[in-house]
Amino acid sequence: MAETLATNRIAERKLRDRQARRAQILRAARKIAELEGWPNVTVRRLSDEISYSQPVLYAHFGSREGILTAVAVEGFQELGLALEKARKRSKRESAVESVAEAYLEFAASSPALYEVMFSLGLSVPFGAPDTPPELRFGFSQLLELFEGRDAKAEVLAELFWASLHGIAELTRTKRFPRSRQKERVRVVVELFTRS
Amino acid sequence: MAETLATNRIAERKLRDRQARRAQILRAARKIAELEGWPNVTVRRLSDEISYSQPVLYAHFGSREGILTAVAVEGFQELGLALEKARKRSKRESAVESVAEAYLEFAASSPALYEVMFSLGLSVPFGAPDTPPELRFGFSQLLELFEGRDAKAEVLAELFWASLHGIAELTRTKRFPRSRQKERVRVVVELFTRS
DNA sequence: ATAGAAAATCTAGCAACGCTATAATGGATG
DNA sequence: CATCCATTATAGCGTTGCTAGATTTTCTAT
Repeated sequence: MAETLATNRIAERKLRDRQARRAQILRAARKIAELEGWPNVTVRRLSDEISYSQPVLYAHFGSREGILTAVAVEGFQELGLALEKARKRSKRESAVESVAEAYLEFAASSPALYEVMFSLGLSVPFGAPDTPPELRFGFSQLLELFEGRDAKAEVLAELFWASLHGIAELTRTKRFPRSRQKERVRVVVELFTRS
Repeated sequence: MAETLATNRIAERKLRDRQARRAQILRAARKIAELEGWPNVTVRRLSDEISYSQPVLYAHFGSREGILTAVAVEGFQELGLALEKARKRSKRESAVESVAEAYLEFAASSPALYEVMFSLGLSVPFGAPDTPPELRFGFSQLLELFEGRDAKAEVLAELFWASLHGIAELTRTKRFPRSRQKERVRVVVELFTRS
């Protein structure tokens, strides 16, 4: 029983292995989704990809939906960071434009990731008390853009988000031609800076 | 061979039967989707619902996706009509508001229908030359709101659509609380009328 | 009216899916 | 080294979208 030292080492190594494999699974899922679409991200396919049997995946995530949800959370994290970077790098008056560009760039460069965050059926509500902090973080970046500048900053941030999401989604699903994208950004920025 | 008369009657009846059954299938699909979600709209379930075997559905629509696409087209038709009605019933200066309300009302009252139109993976592009007229019709209603009032009416209409779609989608997927919806409409209308 | 052609419909089954009970295997502990 | 316990694999269940082939029904033509 005096070997709590070695025992800890072993436990740590096991934990690292677990996390490494978890990351491996998520990486494989994202790669397949981005290249071949989410329907091709099957549990069997993933278990092939990581050279483990299917039950291992269920030990990690409980269900296929659990895997997609984990990827979505990663996505929200990354989106939040991208928006934060864009906002902090720019001057006060051009912040809205920078953030808009960063948002649409994110959605355009990782369409499958964006899809799993918003378009697939999984339930990742925001208002609930158990909302992961990664999700709040992204929206807080939008909120800060209007904080103080207007009485109804929250509604403005929501609408700004809705506009960007609408553009991203209608572009991703081929409803908007990609050609006029720059002009769309210009006008939406105009709308949200003149208020 | 002189009976082209009776032959025509028979052909007509068969056509009517076909269309009636087609409508029956779509009605069943929409009902199940609205009550239990699209994953529960299986081909077997539908074949049960209309008391025909599965291959009959494939004779009509070719695939499950074909059924969903047909429902989506119905949805675009109905959305277009709703927007047209809203626009024509209102005065010039309140048209934007009426259309915005009609759009969000449509999305909120038939969430599954709205979902299949926009959120599910099916490919119903707009720009393509084979785009069904039902799809163009809906957007033309939005376009007319800004026609003539601004040089870049098309971009404005696209952004108005994107904003409404973003609100509808973020509300449907529980990202927005339904409580502030009225205020959102007020502000979005403000944004798009002051330009 | 009835036999034969054609159209419509059903039965039965395949491959692939998400998921899980159970068996086999491996590493840590005394 | 023996024994446990955690980890991993095998194998299978029920359901899915879809389809080939058998079967029945409907129309046509004598």
